[in-house]
Amino acid sequence: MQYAQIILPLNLKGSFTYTVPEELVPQIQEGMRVLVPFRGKKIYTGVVFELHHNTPEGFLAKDIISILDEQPIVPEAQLKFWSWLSDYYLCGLGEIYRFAFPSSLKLESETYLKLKPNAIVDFENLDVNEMYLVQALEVRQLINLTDIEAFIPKKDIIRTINSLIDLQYIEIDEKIAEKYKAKEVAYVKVRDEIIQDMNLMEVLLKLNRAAKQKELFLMILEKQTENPGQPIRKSDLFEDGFFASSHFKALADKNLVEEYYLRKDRLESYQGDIEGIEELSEAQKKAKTDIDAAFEAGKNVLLHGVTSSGKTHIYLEKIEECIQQDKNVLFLLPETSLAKQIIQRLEKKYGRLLGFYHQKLTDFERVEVWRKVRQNELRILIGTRNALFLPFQNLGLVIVDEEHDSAYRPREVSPYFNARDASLVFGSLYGARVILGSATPSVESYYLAKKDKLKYVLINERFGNVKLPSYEIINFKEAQESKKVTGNFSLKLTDEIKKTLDEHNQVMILHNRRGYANVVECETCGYVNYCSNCDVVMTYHKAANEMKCHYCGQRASKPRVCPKCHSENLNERGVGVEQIHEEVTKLFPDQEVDRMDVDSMRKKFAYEKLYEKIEARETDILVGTQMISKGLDFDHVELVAIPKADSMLYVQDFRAEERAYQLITQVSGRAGRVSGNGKIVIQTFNPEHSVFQLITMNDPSKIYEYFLDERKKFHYPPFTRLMMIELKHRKEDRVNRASLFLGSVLRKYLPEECVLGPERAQIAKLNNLYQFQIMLKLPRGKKYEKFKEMVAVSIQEFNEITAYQSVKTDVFVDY
DNA sequence: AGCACGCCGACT
DNA sequence: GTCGGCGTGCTC
Repeated sequence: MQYAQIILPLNLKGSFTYTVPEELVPQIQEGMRVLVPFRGKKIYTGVVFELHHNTPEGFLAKDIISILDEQPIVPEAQLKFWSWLSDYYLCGLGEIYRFAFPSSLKLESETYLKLKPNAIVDFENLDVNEMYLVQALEVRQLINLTDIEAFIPKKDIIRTINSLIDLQYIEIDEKIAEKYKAKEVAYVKVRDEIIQDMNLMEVLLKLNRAAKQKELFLMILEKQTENPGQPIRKSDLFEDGFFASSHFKALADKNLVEEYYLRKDRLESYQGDIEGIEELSEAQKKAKTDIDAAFEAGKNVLLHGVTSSGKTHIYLEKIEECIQQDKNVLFLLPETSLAKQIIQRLEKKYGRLLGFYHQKLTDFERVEVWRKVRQNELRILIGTRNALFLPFQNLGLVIVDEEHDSAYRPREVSPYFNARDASLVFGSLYGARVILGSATPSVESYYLAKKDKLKYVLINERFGNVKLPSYEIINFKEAQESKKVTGNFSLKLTDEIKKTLDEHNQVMILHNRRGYANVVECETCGYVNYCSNCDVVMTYHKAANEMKCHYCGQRASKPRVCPKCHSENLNERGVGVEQIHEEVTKLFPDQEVDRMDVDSMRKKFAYEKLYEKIEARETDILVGTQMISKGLDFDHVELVAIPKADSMLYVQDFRAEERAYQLITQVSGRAGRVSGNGKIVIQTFNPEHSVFQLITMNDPSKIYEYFLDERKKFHYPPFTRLMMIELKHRKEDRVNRASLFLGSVLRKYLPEECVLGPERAQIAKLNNLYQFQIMLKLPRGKKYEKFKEMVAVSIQEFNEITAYQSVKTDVFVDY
């Protein structure tokens, strides 16, 4: 007997065993999609994970209904990658499958059936259900599984379908495999017979009483005779608003013109010229030689290039080499918005060979990219973390740009994997080399490089002999004491800003906190406004004049009096970016001051509009959150100011200092990109703080040494491995008890010092779910695998307690 | 996950 | 009397 392990798109762990019917045995391969029944009535598209001959014990395997692919849609390397992800991140294969596939490639009961052409049905020998179904198909041709429920009892559906398939009366409509249709574009032409008969005069006479129609007709005719081979796009006719579609429709109704459709690829491809790459600088050449040597030795690379050092140049060279060798490239970015520049550069060179894949594509567009990748039509793929799951073949190079970015591991979407770490394994499974690139590498990657697991390549100078920006730290406490302060700005800082503006340059001000004020507090009774869904105070947004919860998005109006004691003595505390923006506007009333944060960029094209405004130098001062640290490369920004730099440090997170360093360094990269006179001003109450001191030295090795020392001292990654287990439930005592129990199970298997907690999460309630956390601090190296296994055992043991099954548990490996 | 089954409250 | 709430169990 031939059996298959099938992955289903459900959040269930492992795979399910099905029997392969004899007639499908020669056809079936691992990585193909199949239709299988599950739970009696439902049909799912599963993926064949493994084929074997071991008869399952304890249950009867069901039959696979049919195979959807002629060739495996998931390459072998991908299946291995899924399997690795599932083991390493302790998540189900089903979750990965769900995440990996565009939804129209994994249809469920939307599956369609049809009568087999030429089938001669012998109604005599059919049962009632079978007869109903055949009759329905005779009327409707295509029918979907949900529709069938209307006339066949649910439990009989699969049996009926199977029996009719066996009898060769019906089949699965293969169109479901490709639910998507290529987009078609409407074109117009004058009807052939009108042109042939040449009775134009007659036509024009007929149109004498409809001037617009006549004009439109003549326009189409003219275009058509001028360029006979050139199709006329329907949308072009109405472009200037002179004609309306009703005019066209009238002509069509009179059988004078007609429209027809041509298939058009959904993905707009670049049609313009293709250009070469500029030559590398000495430093870049050196870096490239190092990378080549590392690749030669089978090693992956951490490319640490300071901002504006031209990492992209090096990427471009490596990409070109790869293409020359007939290998394909995957270029990963943390988020879509950063893709613009790299796409523009690659597009000019590779045109149609370039693909783009990310979360925001529609399902059809995703399938289109899938198809093209599979057919090897796209040679270079730029994408976010989802792009790791495309059916690549022949991959030669993986680039992970901005590798330190936390968007590579979003906390809210399962499966919870880190795309940066995963891409190293991914590369090795595909036999491709990997470059991790960043101006501010993560401490973890730096450590790997130091341990020689990655080749460390540093470019510590900007491209084209541009000097690195200089730093100045302002002691805000001192400034306050000597009364040289207006609000959150010291006189010294306002002078710097003034100076930059006088020289007709631009200023950026970073304040990484949304809203206007962090808290609105009643001075009389101490009341603060909590979100009703979360255990979090609501932030006051002055621009929108409302209170917002930054965790669940709930909004409320700003209280005018204290809801508790009706005092009007409400005080705003905690400075947000809106307030900084307001201050700057008052300090520099004659300047154009703009704000960039998620709240102000919510409108469509708001980002694009502001981008263009800054580029055109209409904006003098840009105030923003961390948003301004990414992707804004302007030539005339000379000063970057961080008025309240301390706010970044005091976050309860062992990575807070690393984040602060990365953010400050990234944003400082915006200054003096061309002139080399960029200046960064950091205002702080703690000028002696190591992070600030080390940043100003412009010597990355120093600050990474500091970070590594700190991490070692307090037993944090990369010297240990953290795993976080989060438990959520609507009822607080239920999660509380569940997490205490899980904690005790973990302590049974793991040494006491490894298990921390359970504790209430920092945000004890989120979206009406109470959250508890258990932190596991595990040793690195060989022991780790054993310990992780124990964690898996503990979780399994925990899951056996039925009372706790409603408690949602998430495991974050390498937290 | 999702879906059915089963056991208790507020309703035409 | 029932409709429907969600706690529990199971899926090859």
